[in-house]
Amino acid sequence: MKKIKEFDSTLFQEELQKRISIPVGEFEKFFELWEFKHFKRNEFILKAGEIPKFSIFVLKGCLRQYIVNEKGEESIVYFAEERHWIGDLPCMRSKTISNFNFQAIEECELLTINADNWEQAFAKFPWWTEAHLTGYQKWASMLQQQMADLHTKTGEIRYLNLLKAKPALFQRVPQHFIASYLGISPETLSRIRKKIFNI
Amino acid sequence: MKKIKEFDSTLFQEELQKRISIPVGEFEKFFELWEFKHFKRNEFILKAGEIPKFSIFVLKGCLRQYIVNEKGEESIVYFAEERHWIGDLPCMRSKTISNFNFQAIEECELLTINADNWEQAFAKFPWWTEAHLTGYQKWASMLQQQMADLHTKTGEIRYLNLLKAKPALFQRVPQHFIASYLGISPETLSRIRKKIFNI
DNA sequence: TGAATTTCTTGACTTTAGTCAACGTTTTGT
DNA sequence: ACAAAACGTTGACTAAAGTCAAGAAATTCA
Repeated sequence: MKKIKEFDSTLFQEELQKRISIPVGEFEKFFELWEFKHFKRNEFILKAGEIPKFSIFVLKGCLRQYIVNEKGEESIVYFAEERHWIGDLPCMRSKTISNFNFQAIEECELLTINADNWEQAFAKFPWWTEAHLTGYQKWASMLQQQMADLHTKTGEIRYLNLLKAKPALFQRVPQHFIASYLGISPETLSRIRKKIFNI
Repeated sequence: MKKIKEFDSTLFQEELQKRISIPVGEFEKFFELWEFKHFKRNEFILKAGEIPKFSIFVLKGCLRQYIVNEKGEESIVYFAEERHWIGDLPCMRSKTISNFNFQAIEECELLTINADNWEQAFAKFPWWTEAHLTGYQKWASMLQQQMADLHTKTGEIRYLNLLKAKPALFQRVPQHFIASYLGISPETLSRIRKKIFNI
């Protein structure tokens, strides 16, 4: 993990402006709260059992958030590609141990914000709070929808839906990660693909 | 659905104070943004396909949030008992059609806030925004955990976990609602219970 | 580049859960 | 209080998905 000072902050600013309009001159001050970090493929960014030190915006690369249960089985709950936000805010803010692992699937360039700076951003920039709140509201709704899909749709349907929704993901992450995210075994996903594409 | 003017706002204030401290005198102003509503058993509070007119705090009773898929299958994604918040904020705020149904399982006494008042509360009371944001952050994490449970745990384990986490719920909602919430068929839940309790 | 590692596929079998139908029990509203 | 409706249980069967094991294919990185 190495730090670099110079890089292009346009992507970051653009992504924020998509959600909210930032008063002139405020982005620079806001941006100072963030730190650039670089991770290698397979490197752990945050580990379960530790207090998350920062929260993340993905500039480049792809990472996975997953949980390991008592039996040692992994379950991926989120993929963060470019322009995505990821982290365990409740645990970072309350300084408690997270249950989630965050690992780089590819080489990653990240912007990170630590707990103190997060609280500062929250206190100083109302537009940030607003964007954040709106984002979380939408996300929670999406997660509920996803839960209902797990209840009522077969693995095959969920696979086809994900393929439609995030085709690029399938080009960059191993198939067994997709299986884990869909909540099916790698073998089952292999058979689903055979059934769909072979005949 | 009838309106009543007088009722005890203590429960509401208490629940807020649990999360955040409210500056003296502000609760009353905040409270004016809310409206009391009464619903009968089985009454629909908000329906899928409509724009949600308000968001809810439950004073008394219990309601369910569920989604119906293309095949007409229902899937319950949330139960709101006393002191719980429920609604489809993204759709209410953006005035778009919600996919969720909200129905009273019992006689319900609710506090509701409409879209305009919600935005006002958000603009005028920073403590409200803060409580809200923190609440959503935790909730999203919980939903992710729940998704992982759906991936890796059997129906039986999920049933036992829910029984432990929310024992009171089993005393007030029909068993097939519990099944729907757990993502299993009513028959399967019946068999799980037989297996656990009979032998 | 090529050995080591990881990933994917396939077969055989098991487990878990769903479906359909029938029937008994409980709850509800009038 | 009672008829109607909703709910829960059970059996027999089916479907979906998991597990284990072996081997083929692809990828990685030294």
